[in-house]
This record gives sequence, C-alpha cells and structure tokens, in this order.
Amino acid sequence: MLSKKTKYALRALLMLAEQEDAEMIQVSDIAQRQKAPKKFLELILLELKKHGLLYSQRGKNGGYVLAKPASEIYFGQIIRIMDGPLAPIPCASLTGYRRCVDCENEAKCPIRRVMRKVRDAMSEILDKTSIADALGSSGRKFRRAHGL
Amino acid sequence: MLSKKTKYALRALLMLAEQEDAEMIQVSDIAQRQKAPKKFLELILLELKKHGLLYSQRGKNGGYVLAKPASEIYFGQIIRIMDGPLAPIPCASLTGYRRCVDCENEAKCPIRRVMRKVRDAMSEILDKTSIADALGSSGRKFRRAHGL
DNA sequence: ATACTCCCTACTAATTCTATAGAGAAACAG
DNA sequence: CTGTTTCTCTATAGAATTAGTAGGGAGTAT
Repeated sequence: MLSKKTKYALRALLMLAEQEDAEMIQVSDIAQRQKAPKKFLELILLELKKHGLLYSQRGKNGGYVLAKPASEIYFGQIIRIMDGPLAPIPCASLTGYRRCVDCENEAKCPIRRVMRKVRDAMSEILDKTSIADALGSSGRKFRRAHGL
Repeated sequence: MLSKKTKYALRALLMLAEQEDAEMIQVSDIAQRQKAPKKFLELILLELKKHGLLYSQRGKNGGYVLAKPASEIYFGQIIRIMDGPLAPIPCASLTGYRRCVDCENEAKCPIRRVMRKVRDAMSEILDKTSIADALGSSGRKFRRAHGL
C-alpha cells in the first residue's frame, strides 16, 4: 500500500508537470491545493530534490520545478524514493535485495519465485510509465504515437 | 510489502500442501520448523481456518490440514486475508474499494489509472497461482500441462 | 479423569508512519 | 545593509499499525 508520503509526492510531481511554462511553484501553494500539511510536504519535496527530480530556488518568487522533462520521471522511481523497493518481499527485489533470514535454499523458495514475478509485473508498469504518460498528452507515449 | 503474518501464513500453507497424505500437522510443529513464534502462528492459522482455507481438529493427534486441494488455494486470497487488498491504493481496489478523500473526479485521476493497472497485473499473477502451482508438481498447471 | 491441542480475548511491546517545531541559509527588494 | 520570503535541515512528538505475549476455555482421545 502506498504511504501518504508517496501519494503526496506523486500529486506534487503531477502538479508540477502540468505547469506548462516550467514556472516555479511554492510549497505552500502545493500544500494548499493538495490539502497536505505544508511542513510535511516540505520534507517530501526536499527528498525528491535530493534524488534529482526537482530543482528549487529560495527567496522571493522561489519554489520548485521539475529538474527534468516529465516524460523522464517514472512512477517506479518516485515510489522507490519514498516507500522503498517495489517487490513485496526483499529477497525478490532488484534494487533493495536482502536475503531472508532463515531461508535455506533461496533458489527453490516458492514464495520468492512468485513474488519475483509480481515484482517484474509491477516494474513493467511503474518503470515504464512516466508522469507525462499518466497525464496523457505531451508525454512519451503521446509523442511516439504522433511520430515526434 | 508483505507483513510477517502473511509470510508465516504462506509458509504454513505451503508446508501443509506438501504433506502428501493429508495428515494433520500441529501448530507447534509448524512453528518449530518455521522458526515462528507459536502463539503468533496460532492466531494466523485460526484466521485462515475462519476463511475456509484450513480444517482443524483439537485434542491428542489434532492439528491442521488444508480444507481444500492445494490447487484451489491462491496466493491472492491468502494475502487479502492477512494484509488486505492487493491494490497499492484503496480507490484502485476491487475487493476493498474506498474512495479517496478529497479526490474530485476519480475517473480522471492519473494516479488511480496507473495503480489500477498495477492491481490488475498483480491479480493476474496472484489470483491465478495456487500454492500447488508454486510447489511445482501436482498443481493445476502441472495437471493441465500433462492433460489430466 | 487427564493430557493434549486448538480456540478465544485481552494486552503489551516494537516499529513505522505522519506530522510539527524551530532555527538556519540563500535570494531578493528596497 | 535590513527585512522579508522561501527553501533547508535536524530533532522530536503523536498516532497508527504490526508483531508478539499471556492465560484461561473448550473440544477430543485414551
């Protein structure tokens, strides 16, 4: 289940992606329009910035903008930053692999095999859908569909 | 992420599915072989029983057995019993649907659209893989593959 | 009758998630 | 240079969920 943090993050990024002219938006704006606690949202945006998804500026007329095109920001990355690995179980994760304690014979573990498939299926969607794709127009799929 | 409860549940069910002659196994056995806290495991098995996955008997030589063939017990059901809906977000769930507060226009919510696809992909695996399938032989897929 | 094993309710402990507080540092306006 | 604005950072508090414990009750077999 997605945490609120992730949900706030996704909404904020989608909101910034909709800002056509790449103008800066302030945390308080986003918080207000999203009905999210401002201070909480600050932490979230800061973390997204640290991971290279946002660019920010301080002082009067400061705020946040996407650090790269919306078509290059994928759901998978956002979720991993906020909530950690996609896989339902650490031993089935590529990005956050951790062996299960007391699992002799990982290679034959039926649970792991199934969860691995789940991970792959999730990745297939989340790592290939950008926030631009999600917004429908102007994204990767859109441009591809129009031969651009 | 799967909770420990779910992991214990899955392991216990797989263990019972491997018991060829449908002999009863006691909680303490399962707990020991799985290195799970016995009392905790009791609660888990009890819940699985209440949902019709297990049959139990008390007293000397009592224990648990699967209440139906392993080929009819699916990962999806087990996970839903223990952890709740598969969907990453309640508004994208079929079995546990709940509207998001402050989401005007659910039909157009980009997050929901994506998470719906994720849910479907997860269900496609988890609701079609039985514990017999996971164990490899004697399951649905196996029998089908051998024309039985 | 007794020993065994599941059944049930209540509670405690640990962890994670959500949110708040407040001071600090860059940018800008005047 | 001073004051205002807005992001930056660290620490902490509160709430919710998860994990685990305790202890007696009830059915079953010998």
